[in-house]
Amino acid sequence: MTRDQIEEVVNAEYPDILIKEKKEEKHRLPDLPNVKGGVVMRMAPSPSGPLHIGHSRMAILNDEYVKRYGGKLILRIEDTNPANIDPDAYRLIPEDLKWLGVNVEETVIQSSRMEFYYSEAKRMISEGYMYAIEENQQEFHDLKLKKVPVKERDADPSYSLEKFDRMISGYYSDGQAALVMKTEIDHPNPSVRDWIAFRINTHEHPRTGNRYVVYPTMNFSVSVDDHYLGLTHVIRGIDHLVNTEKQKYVFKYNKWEIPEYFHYGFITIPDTILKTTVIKEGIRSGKYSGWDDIRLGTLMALKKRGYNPETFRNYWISSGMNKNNATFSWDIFNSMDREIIDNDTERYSFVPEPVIQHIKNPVELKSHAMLHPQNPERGFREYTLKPDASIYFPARDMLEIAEGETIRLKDLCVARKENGRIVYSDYDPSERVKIIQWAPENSSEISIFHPDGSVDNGMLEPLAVGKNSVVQLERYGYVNLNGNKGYFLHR
RNA sequence: GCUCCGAUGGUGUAGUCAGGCCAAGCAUUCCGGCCUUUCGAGCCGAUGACUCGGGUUCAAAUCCCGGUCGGAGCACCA
Repeated sequence: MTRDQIEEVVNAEYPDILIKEKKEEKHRLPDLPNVKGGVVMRMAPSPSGPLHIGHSRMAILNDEYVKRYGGKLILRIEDTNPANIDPDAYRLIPEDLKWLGVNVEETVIQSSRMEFYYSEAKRMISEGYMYAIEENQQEFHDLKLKKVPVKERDADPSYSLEKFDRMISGYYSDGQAALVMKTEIDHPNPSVRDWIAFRINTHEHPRTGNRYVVYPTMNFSVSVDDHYLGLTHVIRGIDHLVNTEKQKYVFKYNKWEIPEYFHYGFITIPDTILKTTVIKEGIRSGKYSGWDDIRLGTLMALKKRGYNPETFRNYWISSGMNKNNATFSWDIFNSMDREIIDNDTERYSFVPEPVIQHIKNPVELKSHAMLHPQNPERGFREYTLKPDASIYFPARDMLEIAEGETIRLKDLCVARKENGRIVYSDYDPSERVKIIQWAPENSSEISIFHPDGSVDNGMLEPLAVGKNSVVQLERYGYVNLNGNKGYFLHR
């Protein structure tokens, strides 16, 4: 018997067993291993600017697990490179996280912990795990490539201790000295070999000014912080894969328990401006109005356009934590957003590129449109048009309607194109005809700004004027209204 | 070049660790239809995928070996 034949028999004789229950498709993150009680997790952005959509993945993933298992989520601002800090970021990052619904229980700023890093370093120097160098950078780098240790590697800890004190005192200028973490000089990956743990940076720090000139590199500060803050699980991008390997040396030397690490793949976010340097330059030159310019991919901009923060959560949960590189899908993201907002979004009429039309109605007309088609109880939008009224009609649709074609003015009446004009008709079409939105004569001008930089000017129906919320402009898309402006969300 | 990581329809993801219920699920996009006043929502339908080659096995998306392709790292950035 072939499969088809079998199926036929089963269908006829035992129809019940063929009914497969539909698999409940639920986006769920995989369970974490080694959870004892709760989890302690962190997100660690550098304060170079506010968060963008890419950062939201790290925030959501960590937050989700803390919500699942209990425990706490730490925000650690990694500002150990004074040259790459935007002072506003200290304020903006927590605001972004709050908007996302990410529950930060504790905030740690690394530049406040410099003395702690110094004392940890001194301890590890005296234990023989770190050493100070004075070589120039190129030479140190070249020797490592050749798997040749520098002479200071085996110097007595007291020598390195003294050098480190001298570094802290401000004796050296940028690049003249460093403190190195001893790993394996013949490690197959050259970057893992004896990595730099502290370097000189005389750039003024927005928070601590010129108080410090010796800063830990992230691999050092992250290691000791992850331990002392009690991290149990760490989730971050695959760009940190090698860093994780480097950081494990610190854990091993100190006999600290190593957290569970997870790395998620790279996401390419198409058609989106995310680079802090590009944005900053654009703001400076006046090209962008600010961090929340809707042409940008910052969370502030996405908020301004009217996205629901839950959408970010749903999207990143469905993306999971795997290591493959992927392309961000605005289609899927927007679809998820629609799913959330559609039910609460009122419908209104907007006419882009409006052309005024005398529709020559012989009798008074009353429009009767619902605020929401699935929820009639929310009420109606009604307008009364006197005989021989004028309305606004979209120029673009005008072009697509053939001479003599019958259409319907949405929730108003039937009309027909005659001599290139839209006029009232009392014909009742039984077939489907085009349904076009319109706006009454007393509508208001509005400009709708799109993320691609384009602007649609048109007329907004009177009942929508003054709304400050996301609405659906019928046949146009979801728009966040704001005074006589609107920000386009998505279709 | 070296080190590491990855590969399921156009896109995203489930399944891979513990091979059989996978003749591969879900979402999205595109296309067609219905709902006879949205291009939104909803409903129905259609197209579309296990990177390639070997091997193990009664049985491979799943395990092993090799190739190909893609990515990341190779910083005194994070």
